[in-house]
Amino acid sequence: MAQPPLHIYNTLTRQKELFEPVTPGFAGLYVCGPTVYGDPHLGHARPAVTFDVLFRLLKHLDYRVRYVRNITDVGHLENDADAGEDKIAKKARLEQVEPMEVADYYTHRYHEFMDRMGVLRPSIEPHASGHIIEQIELVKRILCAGYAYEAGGSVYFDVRKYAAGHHYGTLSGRNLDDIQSGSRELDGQDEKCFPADFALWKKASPEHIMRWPSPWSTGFPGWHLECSAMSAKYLGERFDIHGGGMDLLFPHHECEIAQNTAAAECGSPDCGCAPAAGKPGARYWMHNNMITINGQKMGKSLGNFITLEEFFTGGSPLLTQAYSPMVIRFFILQAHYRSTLDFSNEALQAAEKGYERLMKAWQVLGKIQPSAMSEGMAKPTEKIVEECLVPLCDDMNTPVALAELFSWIPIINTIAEGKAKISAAHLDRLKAAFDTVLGDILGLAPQSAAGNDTALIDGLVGMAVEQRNAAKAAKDWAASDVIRDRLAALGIKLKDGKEGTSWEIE
RNA sequence: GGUCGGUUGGCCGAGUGGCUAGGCAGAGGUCUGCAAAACCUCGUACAGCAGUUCGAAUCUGCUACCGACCUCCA
Repeated sequence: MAQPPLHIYNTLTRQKELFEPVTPGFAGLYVCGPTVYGDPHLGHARPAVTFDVLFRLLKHLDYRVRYVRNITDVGHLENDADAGEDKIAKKARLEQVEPMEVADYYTHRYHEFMDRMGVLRPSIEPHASGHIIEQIELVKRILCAGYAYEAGGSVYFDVRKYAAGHHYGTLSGRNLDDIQSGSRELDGQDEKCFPADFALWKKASPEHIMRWPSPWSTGFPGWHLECSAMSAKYLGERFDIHGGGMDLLFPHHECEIAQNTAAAECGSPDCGCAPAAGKPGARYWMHNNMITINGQKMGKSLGNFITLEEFFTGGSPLLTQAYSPMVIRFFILQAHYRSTLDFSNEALQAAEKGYERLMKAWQVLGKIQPSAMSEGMAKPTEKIVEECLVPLCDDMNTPVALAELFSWIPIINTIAEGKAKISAAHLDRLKAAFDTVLGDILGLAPQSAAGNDTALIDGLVGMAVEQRNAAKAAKDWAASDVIRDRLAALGIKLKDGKEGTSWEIE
């Protein structure tokens, strides 16, 4: 089957564009990962799930994908002032542990929760602290190209110099005047020539525990530098897609573009680096929107975030119940990634019901037996994958793909009840579509409810059902209802159908 | 203040210049001892005002409200 062409919305051009990779057949994807100084929350889940679907979709479209998602374990400051403390170092100081202990602990936590939500591990997951040499080299090149200056052991990017020949603000749609008028006057910026200049290298203060030697001082790299350095190292100076949250658009991604462009102009034989050919950096920039709570962004700084652990255990005053990891994933996928998604218990509960109905139909589908006689289908199964793939290839419209799958549920259930028939060919296509779209691309899976004691449970419940059927045959409704109620109390729901009684674990 | 985006039925949430999104909740029905599940049917919503058009919720303008970024944030 011919795959529909992939179009994605490019923040750089503010329009949907046909995806054309730098190297045909290959796709390079870089996504800003977490700063590992706190437990992952719902906000972290959105880009992880969004770009996980992109990763899966690209693979389904037969690209060889290299997906790089970094771990920020150094350089991310509390604020832009010189007094700003490194997030990791601060946490380490407060908890009196090694910075690397903090980083490792929260990296593991991040992995644990993302795994549970069906987020595939990226191809490469580089740490900022493991690429200090690359970052120092990048600073050298930017200095060499004349777009940075040293002050007091720190190195700053010269925004005005850069803006004279380039559009600083090309991604965020700003110009230097906007940035200038909006930028705050912060204390301790004496070293900077211009308020909008940003740090490439910071000299470490005596109490700063994370530090590396450099030509300028013993210090640490600026936050924006890591993504430039690591994306270039693993994907090349020119690569396909750069993703991240919308809140990183400015300044983080804008600075990345400036750094890449500036470094590419360094052609001085003195430093030995060759000028880059063509425009550096990502060709397509993709940004997921924020998750909101009561209409406001859910974020660390606002203190209104709910951690994923709280979601999975129900342990938050904002939650009326626990939600399984797959329900969270489904909740995210039910909205388009560029829309804000508003959190509420009502919305989560609706998502949970919908998710369960979809999963149940998927499981029922696996048990359906084909009929020898071929009857006409209410909908053509020949097109089902295409019907899902077309919206997915149109800037990853996951809600429409899900709607398409939902439209098959009544058909599946009708067949399962024996009220309609399906030929082997139709059934195979239907199963394949659910497996491919729902499983492989959207990454949803039934939440394993029962453990390994299914045979035992089957036997016990079967026995109870037999007893109840005997009571029913004797029209002893009181007895039959007692059995049903007792089972219900254990979380086992009985359903009387035409072909006898079936049951399921809630 | 600057830049950008949003306002869709009870809730969440897609989308398009004219043709049913979907989910959840709700109503009626089929089935059933009852119930649940399942299936069938039902809501004609697109902030307000004006304009373009044969026709706009979809395009344009204005107004109102909300939000994001401009400082760390996914």
